[in-house]
Amino acid sequence: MLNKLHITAEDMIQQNGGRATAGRIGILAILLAEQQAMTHREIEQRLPGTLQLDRVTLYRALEWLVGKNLIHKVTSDDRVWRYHANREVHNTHQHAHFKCTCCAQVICLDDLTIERNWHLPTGYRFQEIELTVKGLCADCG
Amino acid sequence: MLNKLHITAEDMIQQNGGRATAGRIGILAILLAEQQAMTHREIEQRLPGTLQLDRVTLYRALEWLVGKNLIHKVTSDDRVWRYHANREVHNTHQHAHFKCTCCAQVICLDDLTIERNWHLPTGYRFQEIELTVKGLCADCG
DNA sequence: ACAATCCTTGCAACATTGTTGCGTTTATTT
DNA sequence: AAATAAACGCAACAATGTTGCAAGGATTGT
Ligand SMILES: [Mn+2]
Ligand SMILES: [Mn+2]
Ligand SMILES: [Zn+2]
Ligand SMILES: [Zn+2]
Repeated sequence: MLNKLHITAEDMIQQNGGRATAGRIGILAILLAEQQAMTHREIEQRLPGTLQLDRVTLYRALEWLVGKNLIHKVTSDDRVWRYHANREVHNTHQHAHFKCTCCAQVICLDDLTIERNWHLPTGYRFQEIELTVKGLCADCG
Repeated sequence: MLNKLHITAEDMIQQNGGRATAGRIGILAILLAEQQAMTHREIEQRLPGTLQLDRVTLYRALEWLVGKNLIHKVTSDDRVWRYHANREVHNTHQHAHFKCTCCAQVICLDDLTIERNWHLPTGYRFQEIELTVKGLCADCG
């Protein structure tokens, strides 16, 4: 199961012309296996004993994966980045997340369209729209 | 001009049954005068020489104003809180902001309605919806 | 195979933002 | 005026993420 994801992760990394190091593969596999967005800390804790990475190395690997568009990161009200593997829907310029106001959990709400019937002030340029639904998750509600 | 806002700020604070200290009045007046959301740092720099507050006092005053619903704060991708005076529209559970991906500037997009044609996973409870439009501001574009 | 080059890693130090504890000052109440 | 409560300033702390640099490992060219 996790082995399958390792192969998928390795494929994704190599298709982007990057060096498929054990760290990157392991990190991406963890993110692919997880439904919700994960903090640096959570990823670190889930790393297997055979793959202990330095804090900084983990930060740099995550940043590399973000740059290659294999994952994306989301800010939260607790000022902590959360990382999540990219799905097809992330190619569009629309993105929706649910954020729990109690435990700060973040999940992607992929099937969600946003109407764009508004306009920005003159001189402003549109790049991306991000919808955040706040509330209580099943555990905290 | 700023004196008028001082009176307004004092009114707002007293109507909420709080002690109208010079710090709170000055901070709220600054936020009322500014169109875009301001960081702690920016507010600190705009404080007049006659009103020098300790860093921590400023943080605590801002938190107090947030608790009284006189201002609200917004997270940004640079992990810095930005504060903004509340208008009438902030009483609703809808809120929209523009965030510049270059300089991290944040402005409120008040006249913006969001359709709610989606649903959360079972067990999740809705509280508030927040729409973020990312792009380049007039200065950075 | 060997050397040159480039990328990746680990470690230490640092930067930034925000928080907590606590004693002192200031305002409000009695 | 005395008692009480709130606000303030200072110092120390916590958490998250960044930067510099030397060492290690993989790729490439000869
Ligand atoms: Mn997402
Ligand atoms: Mn706002
Ligand atoms: Zn929760
Ligand atoms: Zn800008």
